[in-house]
Amino acid sequence: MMAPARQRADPSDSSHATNRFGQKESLLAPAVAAGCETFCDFVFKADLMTHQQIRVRFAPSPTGFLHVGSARAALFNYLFARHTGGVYLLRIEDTDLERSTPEATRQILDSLAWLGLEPDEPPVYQAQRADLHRAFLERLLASGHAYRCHCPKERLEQLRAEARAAGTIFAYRREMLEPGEAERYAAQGLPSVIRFRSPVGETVGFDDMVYGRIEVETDTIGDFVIARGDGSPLYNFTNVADDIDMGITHICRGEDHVPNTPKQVLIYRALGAEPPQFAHLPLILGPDKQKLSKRHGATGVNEFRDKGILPQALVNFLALLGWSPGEAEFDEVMTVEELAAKFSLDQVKRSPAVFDHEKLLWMNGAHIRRMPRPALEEMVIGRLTARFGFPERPAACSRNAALAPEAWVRGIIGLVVERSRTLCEFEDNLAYFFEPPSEYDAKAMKKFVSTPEQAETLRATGRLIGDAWERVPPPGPDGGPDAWAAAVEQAVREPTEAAGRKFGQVAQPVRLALTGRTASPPLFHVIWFLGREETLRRIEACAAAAGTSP
RNA sequence: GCCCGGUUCGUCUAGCGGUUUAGGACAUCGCCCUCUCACGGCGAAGAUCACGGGUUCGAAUCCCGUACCGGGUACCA
Repeated sequence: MMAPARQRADPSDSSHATNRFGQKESLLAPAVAAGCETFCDFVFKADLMTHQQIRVRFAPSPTGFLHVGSARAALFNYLFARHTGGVYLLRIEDTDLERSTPEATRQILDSLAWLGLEPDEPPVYQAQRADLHRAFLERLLASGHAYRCHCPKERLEQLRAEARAAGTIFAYRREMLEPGEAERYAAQGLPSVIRFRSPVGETVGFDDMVYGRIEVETDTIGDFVIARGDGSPLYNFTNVADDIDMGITHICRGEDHVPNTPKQVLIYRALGAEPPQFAHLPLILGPDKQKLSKRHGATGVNEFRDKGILPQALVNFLALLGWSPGEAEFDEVMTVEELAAKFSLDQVKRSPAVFDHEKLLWMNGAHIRRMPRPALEEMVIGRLTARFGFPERPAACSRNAALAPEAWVRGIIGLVVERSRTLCEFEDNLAYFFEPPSEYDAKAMKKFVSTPEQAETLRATGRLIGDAWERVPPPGPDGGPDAWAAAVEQAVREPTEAAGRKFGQVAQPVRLALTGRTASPPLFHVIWFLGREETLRRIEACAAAAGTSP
């Protein structure tokens, strides 16, 4: 019985399988020799006893892209493994052929890689382990822990309705049928499912590392189905079979699995295996306190990537949803390594948490500011290239030609790092460096550039800037434009204040002319990167837009 | 309906029977910095710890009940 069970374990990926199972083989030999009774026994105990190493897994079903809730489950498993020096694995639960797609599997692998949550060993595909499942199923059948049930769906419906009417839970037991009824169905050759025979009148429970002791009456569980009519095994069963086979020691998953757990504990026992430790995670809710779903906006990890969220920020944010280091005061902005160092399952909250998009944005901004500058620049340059056609655009005549494109782009990026909370905001904040403003902020235009006098003031400021440009020496080859900007600013500030006017009164119109907006990085830095010609051109264009001519 | 959970500022949370006038973070508001916007700094406001009973000298912390919220109740995972 053991042999067939092991041969099936042949992940399509034979290169890894050889290595992995070769390793396992040597590990198990002593256990077999020691006379471990069952397959699960020796796998489980051998791994556990010889290694004492924690093995966890993330087990998504590929029915769509990776949801942030699932991503968090993966993350908690990952952090737990890293913290304890354990192993973190990935198992794709694709036994539901109806809903699983290869495309979804690709998406999930992709998102996990992006998040940096790749497993320590090659992923295990549940659909490829049919032999193992069959062998385990046979064992359960042989030992009387499971039986074939030919009861037709209509009959089940009737039973369900009766239970509902009586105000009790519907938990199927073969005794519910009339004497001889089951035999009759069998004799009729009706399709049969395999049901797990759960104990009658007992209490089954487990000590959850987050929720504490959870117990339930086996009579509220009943004899549940573990394999479909076509023989394909179901979640509660495959999950246990694979976790035993993979030597999983701790199961950390969403709270929505709590009701499944007692059933699974029963299966572990029937298979002669010690159940692993369980830890359930509180769910993530939307602002309306309902389970987070598409109608709350972005829920897929891929969507966050598209929105310019950094993986380390999403990881950091997710880690703090339902968990905290338990210190009264601490820096919430952390790297994965820092999170792993502090992580502990017993600091996980029991109540669900609302996903606060605003805080994610703040955290993303914090990570942007902490990123090594060159790496940040590469990411942003990639986006600027895609959106604006850098480095071909802007042409040399539309920017400060004294700077090489590379130096120029890094310069403007530096101007907006502390003003951008997402990668997308970099693009928006930098748009006017690539193309002149297509429109001006209407309110500001009315306030600063609507009368002939104002237009003339703007032109006069332009002349001051143009003159100063001739006189002020440009920054040295490796110096930033700070000194240059300060000097040109002085050239504009002095005459302005001498005339008894506020500097801001002349700065804002120029800002409007150059950027079309009322907010931007320091004005003279913007001017420097725009270049003399482009600056003066935009100032004139704006003055002209006020309806006056020079 | 039934089963299983949960409930501390708007949100994320600290708290594990006395050290609590319940601490921090995001968001909000104010001040400083300042050419604007950010960043940064400082400060304010914001929670009768869901409600009602107990236990105790003492409860946000322990027990019970109620309300509300969530999860589950499949030949899905």
